[in-house]
Amino acid sequence: MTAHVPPGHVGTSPLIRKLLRYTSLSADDIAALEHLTRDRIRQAAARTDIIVEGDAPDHVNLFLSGWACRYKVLEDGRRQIVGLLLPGDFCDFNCFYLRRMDHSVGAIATVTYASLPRDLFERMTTEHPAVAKAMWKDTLATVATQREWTLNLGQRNAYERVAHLFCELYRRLHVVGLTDAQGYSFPLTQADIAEAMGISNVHANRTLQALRSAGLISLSGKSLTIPDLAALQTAGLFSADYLHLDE
Amino acid sequence: MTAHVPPGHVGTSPLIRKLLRYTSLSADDIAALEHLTRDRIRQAAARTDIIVEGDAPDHVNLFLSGWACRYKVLEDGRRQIVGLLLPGDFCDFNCFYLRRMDHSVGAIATVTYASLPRDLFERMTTEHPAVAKAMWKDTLATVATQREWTLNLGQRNAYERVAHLFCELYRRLHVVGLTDAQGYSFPLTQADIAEAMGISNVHANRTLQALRSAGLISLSGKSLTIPDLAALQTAGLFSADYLHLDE
DNA sequence: CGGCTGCTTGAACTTGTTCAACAGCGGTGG
DNA sequence: CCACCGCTGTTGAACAAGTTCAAGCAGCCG
Repeated sequence: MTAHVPPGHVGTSPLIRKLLRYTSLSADDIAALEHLTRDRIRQAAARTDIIVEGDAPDHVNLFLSGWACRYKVLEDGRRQIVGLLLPGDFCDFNCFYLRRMDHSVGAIATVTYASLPRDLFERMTTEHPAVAKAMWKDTLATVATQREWTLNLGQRNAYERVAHLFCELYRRLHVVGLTDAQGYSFPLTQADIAEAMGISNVHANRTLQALRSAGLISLSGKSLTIPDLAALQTAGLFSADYLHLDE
Repeated sequence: MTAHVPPGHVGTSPLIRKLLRYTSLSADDIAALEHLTRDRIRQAAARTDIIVEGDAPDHVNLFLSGWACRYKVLEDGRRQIVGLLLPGDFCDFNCFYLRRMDHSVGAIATVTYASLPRDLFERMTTEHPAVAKAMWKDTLATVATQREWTLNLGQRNAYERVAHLFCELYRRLHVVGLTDAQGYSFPLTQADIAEAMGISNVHANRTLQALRSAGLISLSGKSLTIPDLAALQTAGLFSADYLHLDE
């Protein structure tokens, strides 16, 4: 019987930090995860694709640093970013249980990730059921986030949407220790925000200006500052429940 | 060793029909599923809630007949239908692995469903790994559908959105044998369509009129007719890949 | 220095919303 | 049997939100 690491423990990697919010893992589980990922690190340059729709990948990717996005493209070229991948996220089991990717994953900032072959990943999940359970919980939280994005695009206006996005990112980055008191590092361009929020570039620009002049954010260069998170949450009708971070 | 039922087999229940598209199940697996659901059938009247956001349910629900929807509500009352539940769908493991529901589920037409206690469900998944695998695949297909809805709301206009919805429903109903040559039974009101597509009632009405006068659908009473599915798919920029029905 | 990418602005335009009214229909109670 | 009610669908007209087009600016990197 190995000692269990309490949920509050600050793991070495963002992935472990996040999984510990869902289940307590034994030192053995954590060692296995660390060992598994250590030698399989890959890197993707900013603005390059990691997986493309239609691929049938035989690896599962765990994101360690940098930002990436899931996106889908319509035949006529319209693009939608359907989700953002932050350090500690992993490409869900799509790649694994379903045959073909129904969307693409692209790096936004330079990304490092661990790429695990199917068989190793499978062995890990059978040998370390606690890890498997934490990963399934994380997948379910991802579904919940996807539903919230559906709500965001369906009911909130542009101003509320962007405010909501910034709140969500704050919470998700906070879990993996990537926020500071003022805000966080923010590599998205305005065009990225537009594609994620289903609005035009021009309107994204004007929405950001509105948020700035309301004093809710300041965004310059690659750094986002949130002077009053509660106010931003109100503006975005944000409630963190759907992230299931308190399980 | 029990005989395996081939994927083409028409199961007795919509659930089994659908699961057989993901994995072949043994006669034993199917019997277990049927036995498990037989005595735990519940019914919900049209326009009543089955699960409410904030609940911590201790059952997993498998939908057997009728239509239901997942929906979320903003503080100021705006509602968004974030997904539709058809016969053969099941309330994903949200209820199971995550503590609290982050959305509600409501019946649209009268619904019958099997409600399985956690422990029985858990025993089934350990004793019948093929069933568990099929259910996980189905859950992943649900995530993919949720992403497609995000794309739908983010990039398609009202006309394309509604066309896309009708195509998706056709495919999903077809899998469980609930379509005929002309179309399918359609219990949604125009207000439901509006809430699912993120548009106003008035605009939903006008969009339906546009689809009708383009000859793409006829919708009267509770029955939807699609004279030319290919044309509707083109109008909705629909491709069925994301449903993962051919695995 | 030149060229690229990302950000900003104005103005015309399109899509979808809101408000308000009304029609049809089925059910219910007097 | 009729009157009435509530729900669903329909319509017109004013309005708001967001898009498109086009141009220009700032910063960065080779």
